[in-house]
Amino acid sequence: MFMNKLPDKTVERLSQYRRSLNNQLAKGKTHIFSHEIANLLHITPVQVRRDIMLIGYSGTLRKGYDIKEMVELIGKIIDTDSGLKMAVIGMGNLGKAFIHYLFEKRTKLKIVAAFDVNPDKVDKKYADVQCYHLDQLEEIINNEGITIGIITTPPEVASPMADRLKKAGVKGILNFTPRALSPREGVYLEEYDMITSLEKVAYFVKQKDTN
Amino acid sequence: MFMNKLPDKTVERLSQYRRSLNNQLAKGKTHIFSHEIANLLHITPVQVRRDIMLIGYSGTLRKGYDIKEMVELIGKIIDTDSGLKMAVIGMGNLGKAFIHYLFEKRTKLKIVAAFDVNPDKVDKKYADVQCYHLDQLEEIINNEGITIGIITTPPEVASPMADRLKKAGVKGILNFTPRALSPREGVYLEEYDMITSLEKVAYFVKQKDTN
DNA sequence: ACAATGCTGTTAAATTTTTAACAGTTCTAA
DNA sequence: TTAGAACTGTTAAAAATTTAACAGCATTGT
Repeated sequence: MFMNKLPDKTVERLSQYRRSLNNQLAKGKTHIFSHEIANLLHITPVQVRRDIMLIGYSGTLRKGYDIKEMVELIGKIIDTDSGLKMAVIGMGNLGKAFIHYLFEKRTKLKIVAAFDVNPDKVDKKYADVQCYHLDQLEEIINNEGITIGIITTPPEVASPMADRLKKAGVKGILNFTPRALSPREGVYLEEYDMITSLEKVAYFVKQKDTN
Repeated sequence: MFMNKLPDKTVERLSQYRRSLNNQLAKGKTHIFSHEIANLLHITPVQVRRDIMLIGYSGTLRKGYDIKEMVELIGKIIDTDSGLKMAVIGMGNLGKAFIHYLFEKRTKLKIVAAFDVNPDKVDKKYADVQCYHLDQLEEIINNEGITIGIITTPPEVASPMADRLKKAGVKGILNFTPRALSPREGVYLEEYDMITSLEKVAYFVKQKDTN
């Protein structure tokens, strides 16, 4: 793709645009205006138009944007042609939640394996995803060509897991553990901690109270 | 608190600082340098110092920051004195994961109720949190003085839940559903969609490939 | 046919957030 | 007791992101 690097924030929003657009498609809509998209995500129409400009798409004046075309274009930018394979490490509640979340939704980003050490979970299937014993991590990542690892283990083992993932050849890690990982050369690392979101809400709720 | 509004991003980081600092405390450390904190969260030392400045704290030169003092100060800013009560709506995997995540961790932010419609779940306890039938939502929110609602239901019902929460008097909503909610007057709304994080990773992994 | 309307695409301005620069203070060590 | 190193606190500059402003063009209505 000829695309020069998009701003981080735009990339984040593209993913949200697509999901909302798909929802609209499902409702039978074929075209959509920037202000409609904006309402769906509660951001401003300008921001929507600007993002769309940056990815090089154009709407039809007076008709808005062709939803299907736009979804496809976003796909070209966000997905790889071949699709990326992913593995979830740790099949606790969060790991399961994640797998169900994605189930039936994404065509391109595909979870192809889950790992755990609990014998009750190993060899079971969760929403079509096979759970393997952690010992097989390297083997399966190699065989399947998995490039993204999602860590949903207890925090204590997050760091060793990241090491193993890196060694096994993974190129991106998404860490859901509350313990921040140090970045590893050549591996894109994204972290998310639910508590951060929560405390943010709490702060603003408190703020509102005292003002 | 005399505090003027802190930047959004700083508030987010405060919560992360605290968690890391608590980890260090647990290891027996009493003081810490800005660059150490920075390493833990992989951000820059300058940013750490700046945030600390903004909350009006000072470290001792050459010794760094007193971890305990700092944790307490962050608490004063982030927590309310009385503590905030929260409820989780929807006890699927994600709801459960969330409750366990918080279990034993936070003193101030406390989940005091969970809601679901599934009779197998109603009246059970999850990590010390009582699960009620959804019908009792308004009643319990009022009785308990719950001010924050965390939505982990299927996406279709997220919006009606937000309405009910608002009507019941909740002041902040954290939505984990992939369907974005429209903002409601007087209620702080924070959204998080796991897929966004995932697609961001995917994008940058792909990017790295082609460069 | 022509003015008004409604929306897009884009450039420019404003705001927010991050990074840099550096002066100042405590400690160390010759 | 003085030079140097190690950090902090803060102001200033840079970069990233959001918002505003507006020109331009289909479509609608008169």
